[in-house]
Amino acid sequence: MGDLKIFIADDHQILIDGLISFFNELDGFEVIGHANDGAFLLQEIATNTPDIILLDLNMPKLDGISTLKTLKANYKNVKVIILSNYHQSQLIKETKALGANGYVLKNGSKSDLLAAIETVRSGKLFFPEEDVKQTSQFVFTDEFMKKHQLTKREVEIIKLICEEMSSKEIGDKLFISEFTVTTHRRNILSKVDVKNTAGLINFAKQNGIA
Amino acid sequence: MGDLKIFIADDHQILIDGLISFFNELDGFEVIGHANDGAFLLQEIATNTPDIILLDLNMPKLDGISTLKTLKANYKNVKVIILSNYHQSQLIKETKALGANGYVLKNGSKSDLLAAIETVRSGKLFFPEEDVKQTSQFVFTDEFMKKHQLTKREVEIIKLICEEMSSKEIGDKLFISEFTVTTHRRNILSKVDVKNTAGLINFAKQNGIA
DNA sequence: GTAAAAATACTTAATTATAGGTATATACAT
DNA sequence: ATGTATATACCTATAATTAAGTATTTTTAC
Repeated sequence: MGDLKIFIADDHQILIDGLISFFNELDGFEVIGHANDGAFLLQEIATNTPDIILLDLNMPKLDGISTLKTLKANYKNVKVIILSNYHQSQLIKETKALGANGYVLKNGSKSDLLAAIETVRSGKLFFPEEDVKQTSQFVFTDEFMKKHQLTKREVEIIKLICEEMSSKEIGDKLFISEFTVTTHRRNILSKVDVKNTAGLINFAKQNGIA
Repeated sequence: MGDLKIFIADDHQILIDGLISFFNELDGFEVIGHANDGAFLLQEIATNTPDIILLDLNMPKLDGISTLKTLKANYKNVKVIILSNYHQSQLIKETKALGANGYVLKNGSKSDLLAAIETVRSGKLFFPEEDVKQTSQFVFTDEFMKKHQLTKREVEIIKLICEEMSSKEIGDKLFISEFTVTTHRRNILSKVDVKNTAGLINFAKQNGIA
């Protein structure tokens, strides 16, 4: 039984080169090719089919999603692991629905990547948890609230701000005065130490609130 | 004479791991550390100073530009090579003006990177030619811009909004009137179909603009 | 039961963002 | 060269956010 044949598609050549070096250090893997866009990927694997494709979502010419569709339509036995920049539940759902076998964050570690490859090779799926639901979400929010001194109400309001709601709309939804919401917003900006709504949303995204 | 000491700062851990593997294959290089954000980078090199820093521009907490300023203010002998996603003449000019020693594209090859390192090590500067064609400037956003009908200027302004800047601040930075920025914002909200800044930032995050 | 924390609500004022209209110069492409 | 897209810039208004101060009620914790 030969090495596991890997194909890498990413628009960053340096990342590709790095991954090739990385796999060269290991036994059992062979990088049989690479591409900087989806179109070239499809062209290349027509003559030499890999076992696993590491597929970036942001590529020129033919983006990752479109490429994934074509791959899954024409290559039933090829496993595809998405290489993504973001932990975006919508993207995770979408790629999973389209038949991707795994989803790895670029800001994860190489051991994450290897874990994903081993999991996928064995026929299972490797995806990040979608929501980190109920209990664990609360635990997480709990620690994070302590760290930033935020209250439950404040976190609740942050979430609604992230949903494009104005202070008035939030007040209506929570059955409180818009003035109260304004007060909360002021306290939130101060605690989180950002200048405006834009900064607040960045903060929320970074901390997985929204 | 020992190995050339390299420090890598990039928010994509997988890219870092790849580069480490890459340098391990070669003689004469030692990766003495790495960081996923500018703040951690500064903290790390305080005790163990590298010869060359490979610095990504898109990092959380402390972005590349800010980090570069601090580096050049406090570490006169450390060479800095920018790792950038884009061949953007404005960024090239800006980083050069701030004292960066080199500028390498992530979608370049590893030989580009090595050439940059050798050039910079010898005390010279390594920057791409400035006369970039407009077409290749925003490779990654190309598809996406078409999809959402956004112009280059609009994408630029979206990024700055994501950095907590007000219309007035953006105008000052881009040397245009704040009224012009306001006009762009209006067109952006309309094209992207969101109600306010919060929605815009969600959109930007989803599409990897910021 | 009491003290502390959180949530509530209002005021005044200043700043910023959004909505809509309009107009001109420049760059781009056929 | 000529139309189209883009970037520029201003106006009037309204809506929303932010800043700062204050005060009451409710909840929580000890």
